[in-house]
Amino acid sequence: MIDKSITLPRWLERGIIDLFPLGINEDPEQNLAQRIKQSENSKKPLRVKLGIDPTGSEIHLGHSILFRKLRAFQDAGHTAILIVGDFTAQIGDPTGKNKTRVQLSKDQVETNALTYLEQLGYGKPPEESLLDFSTPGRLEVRRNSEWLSRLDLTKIIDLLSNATVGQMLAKEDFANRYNSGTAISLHEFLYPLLQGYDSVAVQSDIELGGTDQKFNVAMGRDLQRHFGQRPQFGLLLPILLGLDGVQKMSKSIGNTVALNEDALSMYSKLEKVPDSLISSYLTLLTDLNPESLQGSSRERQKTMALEVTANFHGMQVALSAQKNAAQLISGTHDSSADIPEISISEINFPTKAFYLISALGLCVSSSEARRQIKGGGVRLDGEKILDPNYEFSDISLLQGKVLQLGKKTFRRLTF
RNA sequence: GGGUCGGUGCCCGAGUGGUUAAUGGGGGCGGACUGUAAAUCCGCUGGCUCUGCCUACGUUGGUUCAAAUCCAACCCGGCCCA
Repeated sequence: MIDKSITLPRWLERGIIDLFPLGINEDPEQNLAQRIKQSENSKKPLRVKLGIDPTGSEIHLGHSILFRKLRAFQDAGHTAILIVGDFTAQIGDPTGKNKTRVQLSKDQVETNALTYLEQLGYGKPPEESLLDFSTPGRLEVRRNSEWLSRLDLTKIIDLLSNATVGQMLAKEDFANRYNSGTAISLHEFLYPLLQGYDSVAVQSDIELGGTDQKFNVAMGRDLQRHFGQRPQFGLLLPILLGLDGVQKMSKSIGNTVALNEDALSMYSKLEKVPDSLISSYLTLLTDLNPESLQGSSRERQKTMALEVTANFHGMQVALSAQKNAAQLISGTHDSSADIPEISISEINFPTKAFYLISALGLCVSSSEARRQIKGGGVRLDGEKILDPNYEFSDISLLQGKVLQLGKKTFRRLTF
């Protein structure tokens, strides 16, 4: 945690885990609070950089904590510089990886970039979106291919001369891989330098990142100084743990909540998160004060789930998701409950139970469906189905009923 | 480029000619319990409308009645040397 003697505004301080430089005197080059004051006095907004590499197609809550902070800067009148790492995505950030990343194609990267912007709220009014896309002067979206694709070898060598092999190998991810004898390709050393060069290209005053970005953000400072610029501040936020409460939230681990998920599944996932996560989720994903929140763990958990869901769907929808989730769990759902519907019109009758489940996409394979049934994880209107080969002779036997898989997947079968 | 060791299912890791979807652990999923948490216990964990049939041990070919296991070439990685 950062020193409380540095008096940052509350909106800025919340959730921050590291800030550098952490000047103790009044020098605005070293002291962020002073720098912000200076910016306000001169009416010159700060340029706050956040980079995302469009390597996937969905944004989840783990990413959102950085965007929430970036938005806070926007709301305070500063300029968010969103860097779409369309060039760096093709190299792959080695951070946190224990192996070389797969390099992505240009087309794939561009498609991903567009879906990212959409999920961040492009085209929506500020009050319904994660970032403010519409207030003039609050956002610049830049693609780093703009400058990185034009670097020539002379410039690249100049960049490379700013870092040493020792520094690179001291970086945790590289150190781990090096020590465990896993391959490190040379081009991966370029990544931190390119991310740093982004800061030079956009002349950023502050860079946001997760704690794992410290090396890369610091590299930005070095390069800015090298190119005669005022070095940026580094503002680091924690890495959000995923739903399992152990590993960081990540699509490839499968412990995420995506921003574009429907309210019911978002709420349901969040309300069953391990207790150990509740406080950090409250701090990082809501505006509530975790300490002042009364009630049992279970109640805090529900409040957290409700608040986070409301951030993306509005309070009305979130409340109804909460109600529906409660009904589903207790098995008292009535016909009015808002259960996601799924059509069985494509199924040919008669049909066996296992086939129904896999054909509807509730299990990844028919073998998986058989296993789930044998394991007692499948119910139809609350009745366990135990025979994978149980045969439904006609669609009328299923229509309108609720098919349940495990504790959290419910589907109302419709024609 | 040379020497050497290695590449097994989501991950780690046994297996070195023949009861084989391949020991064990982790993870994951399901069940019981519970607060849809944690802890604990139990089951499952390649695919297929499945009493059977496919596909799998880096790739491709070969030897054999039979190969993850033997041979050859190739690809990829570690270490040492240049």
